[in-house]
Amino acid sequence: MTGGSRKGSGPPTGAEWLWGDRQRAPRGPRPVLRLDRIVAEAIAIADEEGLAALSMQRLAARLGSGTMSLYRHVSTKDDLVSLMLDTAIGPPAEEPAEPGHWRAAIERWARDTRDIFLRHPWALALVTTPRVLGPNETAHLESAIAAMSGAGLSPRDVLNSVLLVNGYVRGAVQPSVDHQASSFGHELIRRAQDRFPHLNAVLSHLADQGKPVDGFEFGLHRVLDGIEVYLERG
Amino acid sequence: MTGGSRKGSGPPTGAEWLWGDRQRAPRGPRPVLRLDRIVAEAIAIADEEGLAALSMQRLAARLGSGTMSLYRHVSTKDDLVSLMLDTAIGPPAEEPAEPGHWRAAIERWARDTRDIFLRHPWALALVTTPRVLGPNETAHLESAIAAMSGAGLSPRDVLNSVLLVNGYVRGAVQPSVDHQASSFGHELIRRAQDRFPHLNAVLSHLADQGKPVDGFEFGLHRVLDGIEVYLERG
DNA sequence: ACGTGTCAGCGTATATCGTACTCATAAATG
DNA sequence: CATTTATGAGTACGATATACGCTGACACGT
Repeated sequence: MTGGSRKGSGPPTGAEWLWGDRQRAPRGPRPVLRLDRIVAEAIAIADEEGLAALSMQRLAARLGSGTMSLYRHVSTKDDLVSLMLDTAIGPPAEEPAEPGHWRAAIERWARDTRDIFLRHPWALALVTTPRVLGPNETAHLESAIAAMSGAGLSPRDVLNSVLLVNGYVRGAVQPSVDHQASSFGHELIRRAQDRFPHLNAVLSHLADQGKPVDGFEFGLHRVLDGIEVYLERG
Repeated sequence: MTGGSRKGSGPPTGAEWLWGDRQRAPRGPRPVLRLDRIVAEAIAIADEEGLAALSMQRLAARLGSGTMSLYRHVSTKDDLVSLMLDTAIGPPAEEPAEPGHWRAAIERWARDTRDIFLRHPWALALVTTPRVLGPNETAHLESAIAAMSGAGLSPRDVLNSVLLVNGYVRGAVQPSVDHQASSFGHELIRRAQDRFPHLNAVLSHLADQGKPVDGFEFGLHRVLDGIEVYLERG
């Protein structure tokens, strides 16, 4: 019973690391494997080949260590994934958040959020499942609420508006829309011309003009217009 | 070379089944295991215990057949999941889609879409990844475009608006917002009072009044208001 | 009615996965 | 220097998806 019970002293749950409860090792050798490196390399794998390609063995091989050594730092793979998500989100932009410019502020916030998901496509699927929020994700939410608090909304409507923008961004971030549209557009036009007439009409129109569709900006402006109208009505 | 090459004659890809290219078996025993049953039971498992709990062996056990028998009907597990998604979406509501009532039509469409994701929570994570669209999903999209075509928008803006509403619905469908908010709200209020002041203020306000927050309807109305404003401006 | 070709279902095998357990090692403390 | 103690690696196990090949049942052409 001398060996590695590790139950009483220091369970390596990533949540504690995330929320800053980490402290330096009092004894023992200096760790060669640090949690930062593990998470960074895991993110690199997921970015390059998708989350499905991330296995503990591949990660360990890339880090030049044994597979089980990873479990000294994360309690489980899900734990690692949580860490990856919060790390990928990163700290918010730290704007001064001037009051009276809520629209510009939330607009920037929306684009920043979109950029995160474009940089790390695997993160999108993760945030759609219920989970414990990490500090960075919470800070991200905080900055959105701070931005919206500049307008004169009630607390409930502040939250609703943030959830609206947040929801829109999450839903609208897809691989660029034109690519998506043309990719299944070709398929459709060929084989189901009469089955989906409206869809076909729209896609044909878009195929004529070469310009790509920037659905994100359009939708964002509509969303913010909607909030603005709501503000004006009181 | 007499046995089961099965390469030339009939590969059991689910896409063909989805798009109606299926035909009756010309020879051989009548299949005991039908694709409908497989997909239906797989959906049942995913509904009850989540998509992660769906394994080919459990599915086969539930169907009372051998594991490998499933591979006579689906080429791979991903194939099965695609079938599950399109089946869960199901055929659209088949409304007459009267022109001039675009707002009511798209509103109903949005709620129908939300209901699908509430019925099958696992479907939400699936639609966020790039994939080949099934016929039901395409028909669903078609009906949205049909609804939006009633307003006087350009083809590009019709698509943009549909993507806006679709994006919003996808992003906003979460386990009921109040539950989510209170669940991490307690956590936050306790341990990070000063770190997230705006967030805390909003959550405290909401905690005082007992009413749950219906973020979905609020956001939906804002989105449609935004589109309406855009229409009025020409 | 009868053979015969074809295909559904199954058993076995394999590679890969996450992770529990154990142990030798090396560093930091006394 | 001796003791403590976390660390990293090795081994092992159960679960996973799925490739391969067999067996037997059914439908068709005769």
